[in-house]
Amino acid sequence: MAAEKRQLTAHDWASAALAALGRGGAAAVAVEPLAKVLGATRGSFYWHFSSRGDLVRAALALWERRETEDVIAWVEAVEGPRERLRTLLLGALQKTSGPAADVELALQASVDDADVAEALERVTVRRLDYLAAQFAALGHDTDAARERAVMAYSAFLGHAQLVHATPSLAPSGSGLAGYADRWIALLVEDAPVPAVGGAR
Amino acid sequence: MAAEKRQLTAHDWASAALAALGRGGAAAVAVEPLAKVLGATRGSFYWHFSSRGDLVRAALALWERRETEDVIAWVEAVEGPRERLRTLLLGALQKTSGPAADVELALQASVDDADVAEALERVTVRRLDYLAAQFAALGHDTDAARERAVMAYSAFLGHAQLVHATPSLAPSGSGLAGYADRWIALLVEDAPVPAVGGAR
DNA sequence: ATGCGGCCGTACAGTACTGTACGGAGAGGG
DNA sequence: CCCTCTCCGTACAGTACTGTACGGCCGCAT
Repeated sequence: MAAEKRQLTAHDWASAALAALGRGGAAAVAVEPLAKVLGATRGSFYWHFSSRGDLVRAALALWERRETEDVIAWVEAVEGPRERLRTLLLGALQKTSGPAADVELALQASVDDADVAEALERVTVRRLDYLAAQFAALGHDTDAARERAVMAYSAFLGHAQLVHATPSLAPSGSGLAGYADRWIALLVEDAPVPAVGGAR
Repeated sequence: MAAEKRQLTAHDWASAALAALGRGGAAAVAVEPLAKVLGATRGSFYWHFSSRGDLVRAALALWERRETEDVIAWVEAVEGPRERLRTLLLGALQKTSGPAADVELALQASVDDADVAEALERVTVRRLDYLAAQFAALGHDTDAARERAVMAYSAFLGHAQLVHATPSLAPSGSGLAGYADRWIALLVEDAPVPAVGGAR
């Protein structure tokens, strides 16, 4: 990671900003520390960007792009809605330790920033839509499928929080696969109560 | 909210700090802005506390105390594990809009602070233990009960996140009660024969 | 009343940032 | 060979904090 004496591009700054975001949250996306990391000074930064806000937006765009690409590449390979859900949830739960989850949680925590809120909403909508489509393919009607999607996504978010904030209390390691399987079983099995909008 | 010309106590500062924490996260717990809110100067603050860290610890202690008192008062009134779980989850989901949830999420986001991490872990342990006891009373064995507890708590955390970060995508309003009921149904489903004598 | 101690305001130093102005190196074209 | 345009370092100003030093007010006990 030795900083080359090479010239820096806007992408270099944005990438470093995203990494910093994962490490220390949105507040850590500060120009001066990043300059130190990159072996440069703020003089370089203010050439490529007009302000700190610009950098944050660039990092966000980078994340959003990377995020969608990864998920597409991820799920494309799996067939059948149930297997897709299993792969998705297991993968998501496993990734709750990695740097991707750090960024994810940092963004959740920085949602008071308008740019972060927008990016987060776009991504969340896409994810929920995709999840809902899988549940619909399993035979749930539209409302029920959407509800299951929200439940599954809440489970993911909550698990990520738990792993991050109180890791000693969260399932991990070898038990994770079984844990994910039982989540899927809960969410896919038909509930004993009428679905949303059903007869009361 | 007009600041009285009255003298300030350490509790006044801690309380204001907790409120600020809910509004703007841990970074917002800053002495100078709080002094402005309280109609005083930092001279007062540094009489009652030795540093900003002291203030954070005091606010944390206040939260932890308030949190446990509230939950106890809350659940004491309900009988039967299934009804307790229902009350707990429904109440928790409903409170995800209020100021209590803001503090909760702010703490989750500030877990890199050692003091926050400790307080959060203590509270989470207590909550999970209590939840697990309810599931055990429904007939699950110890491991299964603990797993269900973690699942329920993840659902709560995830829902809180969703409501806070992307409120337009989270269940709310009149549909919430049914949503909570279906969560309970999912989590309690396939419970073994209910135990009669309560959990060991 | 007087003096003492709890409480607070003011003033100063120090830190960590964001922006801006400007100057200078260095590669590539004329 | 020199000139220009890109890229970056340096230096300065401004902001928002945390701590510290100290002086003064005000009520209460003597």
